[in-house]
Amino acid sequence: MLNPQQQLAVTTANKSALILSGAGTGKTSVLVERLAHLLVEHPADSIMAVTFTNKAASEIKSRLELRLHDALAGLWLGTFHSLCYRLLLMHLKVKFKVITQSQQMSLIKRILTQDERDLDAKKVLNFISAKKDRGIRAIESDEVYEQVYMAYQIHCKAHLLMDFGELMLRCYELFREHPRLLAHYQHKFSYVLVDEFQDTNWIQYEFLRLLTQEKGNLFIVGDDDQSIYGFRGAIVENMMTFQSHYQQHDLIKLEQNYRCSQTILSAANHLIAHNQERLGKVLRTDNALGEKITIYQASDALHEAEYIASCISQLQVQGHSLSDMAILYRANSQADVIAQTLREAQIPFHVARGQRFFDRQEIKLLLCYLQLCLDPQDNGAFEYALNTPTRGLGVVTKQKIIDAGLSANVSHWEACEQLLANSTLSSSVHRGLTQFMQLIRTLTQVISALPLDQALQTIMDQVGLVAWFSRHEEGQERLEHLHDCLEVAAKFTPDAALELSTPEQFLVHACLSSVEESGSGVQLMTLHASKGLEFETVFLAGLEKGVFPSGLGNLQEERRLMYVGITRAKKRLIITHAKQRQIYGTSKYQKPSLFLDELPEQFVVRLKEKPAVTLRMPERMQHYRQQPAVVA
DNA sequence: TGTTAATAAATTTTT
DNA sequence: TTTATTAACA
Repeated sequence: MLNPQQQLAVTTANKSALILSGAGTGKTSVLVERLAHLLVEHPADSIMAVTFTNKAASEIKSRLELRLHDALAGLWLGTFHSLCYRLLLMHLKVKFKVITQSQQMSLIKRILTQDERDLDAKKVLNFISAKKDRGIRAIESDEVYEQVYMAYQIHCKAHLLMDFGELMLRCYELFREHPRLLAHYQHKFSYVLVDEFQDTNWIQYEFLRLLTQEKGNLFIVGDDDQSIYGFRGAIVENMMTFQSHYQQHDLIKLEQNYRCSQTILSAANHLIAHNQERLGKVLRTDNALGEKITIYQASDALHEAEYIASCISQLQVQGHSLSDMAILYRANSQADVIAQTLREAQIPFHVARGQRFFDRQEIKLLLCYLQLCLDPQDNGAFEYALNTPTRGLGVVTKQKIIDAGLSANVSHWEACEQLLANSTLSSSVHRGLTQFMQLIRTLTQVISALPLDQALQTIMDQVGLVAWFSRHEEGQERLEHLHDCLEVAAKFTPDAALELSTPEQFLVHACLSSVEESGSGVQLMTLHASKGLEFETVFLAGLEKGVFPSGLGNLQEERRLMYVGITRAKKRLIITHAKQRQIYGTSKYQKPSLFLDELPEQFVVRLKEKPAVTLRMPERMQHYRQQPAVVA
């Protein structure tokens, strides 16, 4: 089953290893097999396996369960953040709350208005996250960003809030400041395995180093050529640094690719060879040579989209499944034209947008009400829910509550109790506020005895979310999301080992994980979102200078992104670019991407748009269907 | 309170 | 150009 390199990676007796695993070389299998191998001789709770996504963690878990049944109880398997959360829950004696990036953003906005600072909240957030990712605390300074960082941190501390960066940083500090605790974990864990190591940032690597520096028991899997999150603080160089820090390590290269055709693979190899400072590997495959890669030049973005649509309908006629095709692009903005064209051509598709499930308005609102029931003192949830659905408590009232809470140094909830008692409010506001607070009190009572999903259903009913979201056209979709949320809640199984109620655990879960929103039809997504996926046919759109590579950012990383894109394709790769494209309203002449010159000419067919076809859209699609030979 | 008009911004985003 | 956020208005 496993090839010799994979076998070596699975069974090596060396506790430290760097598994350099290219795209489609079976790295997940190696991780699963390695874990299974270790679990035969070692107790599960002496092994830690870290991933970046919940998806990866659950895939490993389910594959491991299939193989071993229940021998993995006690295994420390999860994302960096969920493992840190677990550690902090065990060792910090305070009951803190995890906040998502959007909650963090609202908090920063509030602090900025409070302190009357005219700064871009987004930049502040990036500043704070970047600092935390490098283990740096706020300091006294004349610099405004530092001051906001400080103010933000004071607020978080007072309200026991932890953002994602804080989870890592606190864990790191916990280890640094408590040598005996650190020693305990250094002793406890015999094996630490990390997936997608090329994506680790400064603090994640330092965390791992602290944990494994005594035994040198760090086993990492990764691919420097697929490092595409540098802009978020990921440090590819951690892979090189690892090699000098863990000198006894094995270096095992997984270069046997099981996914791509020879043609696609050699294009990928050819392209990535243009990067310097690589650890170095060349993928090979026993797969067939396969079809040549098409590079199509369209006159503009619309024709580019139409070409893609025509290829798709042609492939569909030939019996290829739409869900086995993907259209990848550099930026989400490129999706609109393509989506519109596919719609007109009546080709089913699904656009994977950036927005995460638990970040949707409707889900946030529902969870805010749940949060308020568990803890009415939660100011963030209070503000969010206060006037949605509208109950006559607008910005003025909200500000009054915030000010009152601030001056009396109490929560918004308590401030409201005081305001109502003092009866300084207009009768309508008084009524609305009383109603709101009574609603929360009643809900708290009612849902306490209910299972999670019924509790959420009750909140939806009592708050009147169905009516609220039905006002607008897109309301139906929102209601579906709420329904999905109830389903997720129904399936949610709390960890009995944690001293938290089920709803509390669910709220943390909502912060630290995501829900897969699958759709049928052709998959449209950014290149970043495609990492880890594979499709029989892949379209790479917009291969133009300034679009891809973007021109900003680092060229090597852009090239790695291209490498990721190419290696998503199993059998067919179609690359498109347009001579002319609308960018911010004005039409610009576009030069082809330099990546197009970095592909091996013998595996490429270059096509140019045929002279204009002057038909309207439906006839044009018909025309494409009747005229095969567009796919080379 | 919810509508419109003006203004500004505009990659990629696993947690 | 499109989209989002904000300010003024009805």
